[in-house]
Amino acid sequence: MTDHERESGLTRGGLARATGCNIETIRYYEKTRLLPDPPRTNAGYRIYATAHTTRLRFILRARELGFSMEDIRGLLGLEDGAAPTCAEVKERTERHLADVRAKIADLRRIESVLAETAGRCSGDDVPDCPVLDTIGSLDR
Amino acid sequence: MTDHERESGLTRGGLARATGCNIETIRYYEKTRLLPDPPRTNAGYRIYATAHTTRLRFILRARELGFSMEDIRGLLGLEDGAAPTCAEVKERTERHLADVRAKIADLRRIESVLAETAGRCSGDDVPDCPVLDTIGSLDR
DNA sequence: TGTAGGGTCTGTAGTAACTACAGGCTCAAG
DNA sequence: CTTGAGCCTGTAGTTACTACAGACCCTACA
Repeated sequence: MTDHERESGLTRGGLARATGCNIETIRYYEKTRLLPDPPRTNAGYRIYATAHTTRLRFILRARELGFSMEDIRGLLGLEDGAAPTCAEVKERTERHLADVRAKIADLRRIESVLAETAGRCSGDDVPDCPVLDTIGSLDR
Repeated sequence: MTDHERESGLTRGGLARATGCNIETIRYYEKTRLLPDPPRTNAGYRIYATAHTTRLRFILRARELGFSMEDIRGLLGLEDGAAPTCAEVKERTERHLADVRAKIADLRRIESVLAETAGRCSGDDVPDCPVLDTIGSLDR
């Protein structure tokens, strides 16, 4: 740990290590206003306090849960400046949940087509193939 | 239908309409070698034959099934020049199937977290919110 | 005190898979 | 002969990052 990390917080690399976030992503989130501009040392190095770490972890976790950047912005209250109410968060979450469920349904359809056709493959060294036939056929 | 469409095939717009593909995407697929260069009229207009239509439909359908462009390239035999064997297609399909299943599992985990936390939301006009708490908490 | 090595700074470019112009031809119909 | 649609090219924008290049800074060690 360096001097100014001990005194006042983490450098960008330190924050990256602490959160598992890519170091460049931190700068990207700052540019897109997801993370507030941190204070700087005289030399221009960013110094991150605990609040930054908390915020970044929140963002990363929301991302893991598949929230879009726009959603995350909303959850953080970056859209209208005020912290969102529970009702607003709930609505956003339920919309996202519906998307997730639709995606699951899509993937399940895809899964069954793939599993069925791959199951019919001979696995032989021939050009004739049920998968290619299925993809090539027009009927859904 | 225009003269040269009647004679020899479809224009780019015609192919787009026939397949439901975005017109610009067709040019993109040509640039990335997924579609072969079509012949041209004297004025430089592309003319697509039935084979192009079949090929494009194949690509679009494979895309619907979630195959990556690289996979599609493989399925079309664009990687080594030769048409793939059934065994090669099967292998590619099963790898893709595994990806799809992993994705489904991910989304299901996400779904249950979202459903559970949204279910605990009061839906009130307050800042205190189970969703935000869950995202903010460090435990998985 | 000098220097080697890491870390950090900025701006910019690249990624996948498209999508959307701008500015200029060409074609068919009236 | 004009009008409007369609086509041509090249280029830029999209999302959410990721990866440089070249310059600066900081610490440790000899």
